[in-house]
Amino acid sequence: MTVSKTAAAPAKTSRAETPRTKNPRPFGKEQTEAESSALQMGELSDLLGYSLKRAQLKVFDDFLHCVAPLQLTPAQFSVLILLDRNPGRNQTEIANTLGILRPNFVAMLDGLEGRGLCTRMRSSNDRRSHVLVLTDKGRAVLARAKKLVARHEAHLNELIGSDNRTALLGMLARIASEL
Amino acid sequence: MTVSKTAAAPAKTSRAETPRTKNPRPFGKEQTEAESSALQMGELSDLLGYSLKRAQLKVFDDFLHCVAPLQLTPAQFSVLILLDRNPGRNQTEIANTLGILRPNFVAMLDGLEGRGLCTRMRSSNDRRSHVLVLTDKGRAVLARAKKLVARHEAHLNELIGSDNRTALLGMLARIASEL
DNA sequence: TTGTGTTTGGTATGGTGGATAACAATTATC
DNA sequence: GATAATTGTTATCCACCATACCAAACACAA
Repeated sequence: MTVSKTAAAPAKTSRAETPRTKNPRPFGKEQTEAESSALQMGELSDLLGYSLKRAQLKVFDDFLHCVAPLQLTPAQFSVLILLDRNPGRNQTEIANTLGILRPNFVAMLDGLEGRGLCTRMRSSNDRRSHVLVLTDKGRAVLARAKKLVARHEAHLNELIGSDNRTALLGMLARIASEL
Repeated sequence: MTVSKTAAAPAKTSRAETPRTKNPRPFGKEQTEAESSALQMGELSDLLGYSLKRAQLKVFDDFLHCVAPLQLTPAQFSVLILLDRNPGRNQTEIANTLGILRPNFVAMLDGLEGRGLCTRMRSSNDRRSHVLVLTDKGRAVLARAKKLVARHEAHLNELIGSDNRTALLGMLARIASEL
């Protein structure tokens, strides 16, 4: 839906009210210096996908900032959480529940394992699969990350309120699972 | 936050209840055939960014399907809407309000212009800038797209309800603008 | 006027995420 | 034991995002 991380509106000075007519600037030259004046979003304001993406980018951005000292992306954080809560699982299982394709999960694990946060162990049952295990360092990093993420979520709480946040989560979960 | 378009849970058969203990499968070999059994999401269920992204992907996916006959992506649709509501604007203005970086907007416009949906016209005031104009075909496609998108939004309405949808939009807009 | 700085559209390029095909090793199935 | 399926992996390809840079056109001050 468009919407990149770099927003930045024109926002120069603008001199008059935003025109309400269908054609804001129909004729030749009438703006001499300060152009812009904020565009009409039209039915974009009612497009759920649009707002959804803009909000998601903002939230991810805040997440990145909050957890920056640990150098963890949202994706990496979600992997650590799953490894912690589901020990003994293999790559396919972890990747699947996160919606990551197995081929793309390889490089990601390489990164985490390279930083000593988790380990691939050949399974004794099935010598094809790798049992994924959080290292002590991985658990420590995850613990610190959780605290930083808690502050990140606190930002949202104080922005929309705890009750609203719960309702929001519910609706999003519903959309994600039932659409 | 991970979460790609391809979800696909393991979802084989699974035989028992999901373990509630901290370590679901602590010992050696006890699963002989149907592995999996749905992993624990842990604090991921409460992570707003995670639900946000999953929902956003689903919504975009539904959008793509609904508007497939017109071959329009959400981003392209948003551009057409802005061109329609803001005639006489140049590339920088359109790109900025959509959060698209000017370099990346060039190829996008090439696509739309190549399909005859809009036109770049050199401005008479400022011969650097291109005034973007919807063609008749562009307006026609946009009109048809709006109908398809309306059905897409209807899906969401019947899923979470009209009132909830309004509340959802409000919260998302707030997050997008005030976080 | 000239000179300096800025803006606009554009190119080139690199990075990241997502998606598919194919493969060797291993396991399952019959 | 032969065939099929699964697991991790590599190699690609594509879409999207971001930065640096450039020429043309403009703004403005001296």
